[in-house]
Amino acid sequence: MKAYLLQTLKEIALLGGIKNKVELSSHELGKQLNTSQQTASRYLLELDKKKLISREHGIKKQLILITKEGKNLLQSEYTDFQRIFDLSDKIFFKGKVTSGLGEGRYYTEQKGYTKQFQEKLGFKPYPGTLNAEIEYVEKNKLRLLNDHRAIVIDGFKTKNRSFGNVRCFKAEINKKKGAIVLPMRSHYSHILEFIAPIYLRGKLNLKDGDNVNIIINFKE
Amino acid sequence: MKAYLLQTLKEIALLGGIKNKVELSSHELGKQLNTSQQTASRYLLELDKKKLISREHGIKKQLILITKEGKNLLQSEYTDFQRIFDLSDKIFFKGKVTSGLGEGRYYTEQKGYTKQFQEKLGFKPYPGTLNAEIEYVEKNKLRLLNDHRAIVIDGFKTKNRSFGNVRCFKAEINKKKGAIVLPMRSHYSHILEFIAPIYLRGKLNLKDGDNVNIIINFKE
DNA sequence: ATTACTAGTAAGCGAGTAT
DNA sequence: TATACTCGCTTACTAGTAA
Repeated sequence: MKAYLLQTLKEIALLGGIKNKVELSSHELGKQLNTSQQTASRYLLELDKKKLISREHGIKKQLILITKEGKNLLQSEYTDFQRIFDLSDKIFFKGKVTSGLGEGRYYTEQKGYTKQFQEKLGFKPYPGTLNAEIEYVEKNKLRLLNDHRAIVIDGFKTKNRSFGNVRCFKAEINKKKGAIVLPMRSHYSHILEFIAPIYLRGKLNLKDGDNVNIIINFKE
Repeated sequence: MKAYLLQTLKEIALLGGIKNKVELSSHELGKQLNTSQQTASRYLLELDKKKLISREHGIKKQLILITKEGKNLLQSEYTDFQRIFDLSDKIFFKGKVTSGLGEGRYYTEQKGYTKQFQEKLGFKPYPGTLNAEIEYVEKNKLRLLNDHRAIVIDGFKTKNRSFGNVRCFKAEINKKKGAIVLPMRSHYSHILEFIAPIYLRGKLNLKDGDNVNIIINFKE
């Protein structure tokens, strides 16, 4: 969507164009947008063509109403701003299911971990992790995790080797509850490891390459 | 503000750029915005020049942080969307103080009205109305009043003449509480009449032509 | 890898104006 | 009064490429 069309649509919405027909000449709209009558007229034509507004031409001016699609577009823009300012107790990721090295299973079956998962997260993880590769740019969002208190799973030692501390954040993957697991000290990876009480690949019918939505939730 | 710069700024904010430095190449940004690396680079230059972001150039990529001004810009955009969707129990107007015909005083001193103002609005209006001329386009917002229940002041008759019903909405003018008064059946005018328990022109130091902010509040 | 310059092309703009 | 077309001008875009 062209940025200036969105801006125009927002301006109409501010005048009440979602609920009511707005009486607005192209000249007036131009004034609101700091542009000319001709440009405003063109914007209206474009919005109309894209079915984001509907118009009735009165004798003078025109009656403009924002369509369902137009409203949806504004709503999704609004959601973006909510994510920026209000929903900072949540972080959203898009990812693609990927197969790890199969190590997840080994770790999640260690009693030293599972006991703590049960205590601190409230569920016994299904063996193995579901790995999701997030887009490279979205790695930036991981830095936001530093502002929030993680659920810390303590490391432990067995006869053979030692296991390090692990940080968890409660999260959802395609609406199914679970948690993100991150090694304690290490740089952020572009692979997120997800644990859950259920077999996610089965329940969500996922295979490698499928898109998933992950929401990390700090409030719960 | 150019619409595409705002869009770019929002994208950076979604990656956490308000709180953290975001590691973002112009190529990646271009991908996010569905445009080329060159255009994204230019956007970043423009945002930098306008001091909406600050940048550090690493060896690769760059670290981008949204400045205070950048955040303010996004915040005011967010406010617009809140007004569209969430604060639909409020309507905002900009207006200019104007002198009416002096009739306001005559009406507000009628006992048939004042008694009801006291009962239904909770205050005895200072004699006279403060009139504000709203911009022509903002008249559209008045149509939103139809969706809300007005406080109705009943008309009455005296020996000499009869007075019609009046609709009121609780409102604020430059943060001072009062109410907007509208004749019951008539087309919307571009003049809003405001009553309050205090002498507004005095208390707010207003004279003709001064800008005022009026907020009609349906919830209170 | 990057960023960002140059230059040629495409899109956007608004004065003038027809309707 | 309106809307919206044409057309010359400006801004914005991206391929190529230097650093």
